[in-house]
Amino acid sequence: MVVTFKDDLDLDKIAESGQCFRWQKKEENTWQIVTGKELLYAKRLEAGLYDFDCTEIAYETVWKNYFDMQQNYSEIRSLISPKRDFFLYQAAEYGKGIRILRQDPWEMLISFIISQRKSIPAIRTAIDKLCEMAGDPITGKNGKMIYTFPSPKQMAALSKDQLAACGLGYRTAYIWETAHRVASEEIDLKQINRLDDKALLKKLSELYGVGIKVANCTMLFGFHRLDSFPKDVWINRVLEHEYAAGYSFEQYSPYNGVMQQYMFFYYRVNKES
DNA sequence: GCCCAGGGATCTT
DNA sequence: AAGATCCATGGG
Repeated sequence: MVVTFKDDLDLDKIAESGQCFRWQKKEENTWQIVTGKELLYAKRLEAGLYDFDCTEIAYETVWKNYFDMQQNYSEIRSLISPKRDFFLYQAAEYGKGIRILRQDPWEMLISFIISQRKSIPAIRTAIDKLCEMAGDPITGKNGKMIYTFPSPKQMAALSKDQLAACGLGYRTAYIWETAHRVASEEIDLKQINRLDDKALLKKLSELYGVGIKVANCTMLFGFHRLDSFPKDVWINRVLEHEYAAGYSFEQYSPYNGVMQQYMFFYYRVNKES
């Protein structure tokens, strides 16, 4: 069954917004998207209109949640005053259609540990190798094999040499340590989701290889804590050049993470310096 | 070949 | 507490 809908949704922008690393663009404006063991082909028909190649049940139980469809992003953007903050207004208009996906916390944690000092293409390559090495195979549309993101146990079963073979470099020890702590249930990602933002940030930061930036990315993209505001090189440029007088975190609470995505996307695509 | 990447740990001051 | 240095490897 084909599900069609029109909403504040632009998959091309989401794919370039730095929150997902495993989407693959196929022919005819179609994105191949995997979450858990679920596979989706989403085809763009026209601006804001997509064909989701999935059953209605799969949409209702999986993809509606994954794309955060119950959230009204237009309402969030209405917090921005073009008079008081023209830069953010402009960035948000430019990034209209971006949503914060509800991705798996474990996958986000590992993905963003890998992300440090790596270019986005290099991050994708490393994650793909990990999936192929330890994930479960799923059969894709053209019969080609696709692999799920390895579970904590699957990843903990890999040796450091195997991890290093995925191009993890000096992050190998970080991933190895984190995989074992989560697989052994010393750290329970479901349990810590009960913590408030501040406590969760602290808890995540205790992991080896997880600093303030990776913790915030994991919070925003994995735990859907929309107020988390990861500061990377791009955001630091924005804060330096556009908010020399200061950025008001309070003004956009509890949606600072959404604003961060608009800023990131706008600055990175336009390559301003 | 060269440079640097969605940072963090560790060592100095 | 803040600043400097090292880190492995793949893309561009």
